[in-house]
Amino acid sequence: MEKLKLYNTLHRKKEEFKPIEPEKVKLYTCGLTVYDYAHIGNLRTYIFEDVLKRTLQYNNYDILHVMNITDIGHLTSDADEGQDKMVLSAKKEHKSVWKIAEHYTKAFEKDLKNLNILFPDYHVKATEEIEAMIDLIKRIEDNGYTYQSRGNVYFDISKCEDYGKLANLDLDNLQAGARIEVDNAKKNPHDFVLWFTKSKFDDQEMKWDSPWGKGYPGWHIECAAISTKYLGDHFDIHCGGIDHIPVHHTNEIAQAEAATGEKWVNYWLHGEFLIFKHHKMSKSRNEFLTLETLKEKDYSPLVYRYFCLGAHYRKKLNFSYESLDSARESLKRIRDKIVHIEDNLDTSFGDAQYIKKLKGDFISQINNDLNMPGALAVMWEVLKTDKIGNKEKYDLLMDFDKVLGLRLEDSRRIIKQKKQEKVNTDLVEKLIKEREEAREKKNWSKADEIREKLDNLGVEVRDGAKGTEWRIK
RNA sequence: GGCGACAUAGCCAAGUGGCUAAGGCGGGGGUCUGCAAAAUCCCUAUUCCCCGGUUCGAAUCCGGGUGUCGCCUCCA
Repeated sequence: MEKLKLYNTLHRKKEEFKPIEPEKVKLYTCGLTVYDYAHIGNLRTYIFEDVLKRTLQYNNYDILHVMNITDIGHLTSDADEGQDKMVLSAKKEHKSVWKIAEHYTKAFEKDLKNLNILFPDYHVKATEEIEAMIDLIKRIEDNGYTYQSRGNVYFDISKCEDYGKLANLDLDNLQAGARIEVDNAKKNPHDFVLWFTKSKFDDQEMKWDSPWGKGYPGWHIECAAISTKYLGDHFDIHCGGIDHIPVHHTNEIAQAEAATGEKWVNYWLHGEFLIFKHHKMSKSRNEFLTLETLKEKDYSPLVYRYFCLGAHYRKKLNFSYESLDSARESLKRIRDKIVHIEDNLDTSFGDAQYIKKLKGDFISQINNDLNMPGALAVMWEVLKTDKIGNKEKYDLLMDFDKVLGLRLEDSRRIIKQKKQEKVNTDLVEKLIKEREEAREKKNWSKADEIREKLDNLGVEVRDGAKGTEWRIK
């Protein structure tokens, strides 16, 4: 069997995956900051991580998966400048920050469910792990990597031997403050805050006691503390969006390795952006689409999932409604074919060699750094081939869907549900019956008239040997 | 200014040194059908942004252009 290879950002190349413990994978994925709805660009990353997790499962690994929820407000910079997104959102909506966090956490979890994303074993709120963060900061402090300045505790990157190794940062030539002013309380512009006691927001609701005074944690400490608490000082895979490489993940590594004195994570995987109108989709750009927006436009979450599977996770993906239409059409055909296969499961033939080849092709695609476009091509070959029977097709497709996560086993139910949502099925059935009667009498003009009527309802009529079937267009 | 990506058909998108450049959508044609739809079959890139180079051989490697994007504030 083709071995699983993953692109490790740490070494900028594909590497064979070898877990720390045999058969077990400890996986950490950065979660969402819950001050607003997740947009479909955010969700692309969670789909990629889900595919990773499913591929690991397909390779027979047991997975321990942890994801955080950033429900603490964070300033837009360590310099205590800019706006706290949580606070801002709370003010805008006239709610407490706690309520804001709760609302958007629920919405996010609903999105994950709709996208058929497997839930993490632990979905951890940052606000419930303050103690773990304080403990980690203490360890970092004990090892001499911190200093205090103007009330805040800073991480001193000059104490790190290899700060920036993940991102290949060239600190001498990085223009810190190219876009914002540098916090002059810092010794080095790239130092970052571990614990704040000062905030320009007097009404900051979220504050906790700490050895350094009442305040709140810096952003990067959260993931480092939560991941090491649940997965240990050394674990297998850490994922996130590509934007996290230079700052967030770089700082997480600095903190964790300063605390433990040993190598932290073996494999770093990063998902590329979703591009919308020539730019990455972003909240600040103020034109972002949510899963709900897509649903309103009649694109189901699984259509979006299929759309994302159409591109490799390390490549930018251009979003357009034209492409989404294409994904919707493809998924509709897949489901129709599966229903057809289910209805004719009695055919069973095909040589074992060919079946083995199909399965082998699929594995070599997913195990080649999660090449999902390639995996989909194999799925289409199964759907279309006449070299194997329906029984064999069905088994292969359901097996592949463990990784694809398109809920193919539910095809029939999804089609039925769509019918019930869109039209009055009793009325449609009645019209279909009338039309069949008209057709028997060869009253074509009446039959066509009814077909026209159904067409206007959004119903597509299919006359076949076994009678007339119908689908929502 | 520094760093990092990317450029493959009408659209989306695999492939990264060697059989006919995957697959999906769209389009064209045939079969089927009362006519349609669906299904099915066939066709739809002599060529991979441009110019050089390496090589028996390059979309794939190297150099130089051009263009687009991302990061260096928070961000998936």
